[in-house]
Amino acid sequence: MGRSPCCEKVGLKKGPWTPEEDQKLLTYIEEHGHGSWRALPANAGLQRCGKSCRLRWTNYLRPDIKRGKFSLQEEQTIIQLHALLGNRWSAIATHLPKRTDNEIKNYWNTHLKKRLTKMGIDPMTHKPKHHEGLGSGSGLARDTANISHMAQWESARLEAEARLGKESKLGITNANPLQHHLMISSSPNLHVSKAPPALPCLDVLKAWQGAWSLTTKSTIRDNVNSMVFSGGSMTAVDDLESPTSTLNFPHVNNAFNPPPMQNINNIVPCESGLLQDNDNVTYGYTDASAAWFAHNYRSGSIDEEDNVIVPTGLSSMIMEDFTDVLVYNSEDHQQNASLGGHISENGVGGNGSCGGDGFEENRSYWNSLLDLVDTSPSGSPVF
DNA sequence: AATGTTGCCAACCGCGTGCGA
DNA sequence: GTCGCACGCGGTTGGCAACAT
Repeated sequence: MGRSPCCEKVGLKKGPWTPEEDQKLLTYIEEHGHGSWRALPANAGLQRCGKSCRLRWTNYLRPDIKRGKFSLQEEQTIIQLHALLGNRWSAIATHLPKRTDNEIKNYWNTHLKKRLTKMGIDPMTHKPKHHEGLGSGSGLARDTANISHMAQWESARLEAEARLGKESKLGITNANPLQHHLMISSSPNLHVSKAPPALPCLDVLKAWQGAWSLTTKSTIRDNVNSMVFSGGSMTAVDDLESPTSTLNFPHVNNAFNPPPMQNINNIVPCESGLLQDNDNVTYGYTDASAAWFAHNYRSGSIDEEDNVIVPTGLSSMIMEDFTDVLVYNSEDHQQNASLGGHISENGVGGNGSCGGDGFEENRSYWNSLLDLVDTSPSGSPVF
């Protein structure tokens, strides 16, 4: 059944909203709630259609909207979810509670898509472009099929969860994934053994993280409590390759080539997605360990002789499940309260001498990635 | 300084879905 | 089961600002 355009009526205004219109809408909704959107414009004295009012409210005027630059965590979450859900912006938006689907969609189209393309990754398939024409009889094809299968499974689960989230917001259910996660993560003796499935978006994440950071966490957390950088160099022991991965990173196994010590505190991700220090020297994947080194150095987990101290506690934390990590990533305060404790639970790092929200964010980011990446597919219901 | 180009984002459009009559 | 209303969603566009020539 067709539908006539909602703004067909003559005299209804279109285009940008004026501050006066915003104020009218805001005041009306604050006093009466939106009720029926169709009836709202007349009641509020606006020459707009109900749909236009709804959009203005949900995308701009709503008080719980966070505006401005997307954080690294948010970017990562969007990429992860896009890999699983595709262009289902509203579903993605449920995991970034303060962002609107429209904003996420715009950000994807104007920033993230381009950056992934630049990195040689197809933003639609989330696969490296040079892998696209491979034959179907290969082991790779089997992996791809598994990935697809897992993606479907994960996608369905996320959808259900998004629904649950919505219901939760409406007070329909008490289920709250974040609370659930926090409950678990705040109990030091409770180590949940349920392993989440390997993530089909892992390759993209690795490329993303490789573009501006570290490589060695998985092996470190599993096998050692301390590692030694001898004379400022280290052989990276990257072992992050997932069983289902379609992407190889041979370059990250190269010897660590550190930036000058005086620049350590100034390594930041640069425009290209790689790392850059304050001398504008760029460090690529090969040098990705530099960031890890820098972060640990700054946070006090590398000692005078360049020995890296890895907290034992790292190996004991297992996230309850993937979505908790995502929700977690989207909640800045919770994140600081919980993951900050996570990395410093062995007395390493702590508040960090580096200070600053950026570092704290990065620490949390890598902790969550660490947990995401270091999961075995054996616990997955898919296999 | 003037003009053209590009990037960004708010807003619009039209289809799909849920739900009550 | 069908119809029609209301709303939600994803794709697209118009217009402004920033940047390049």
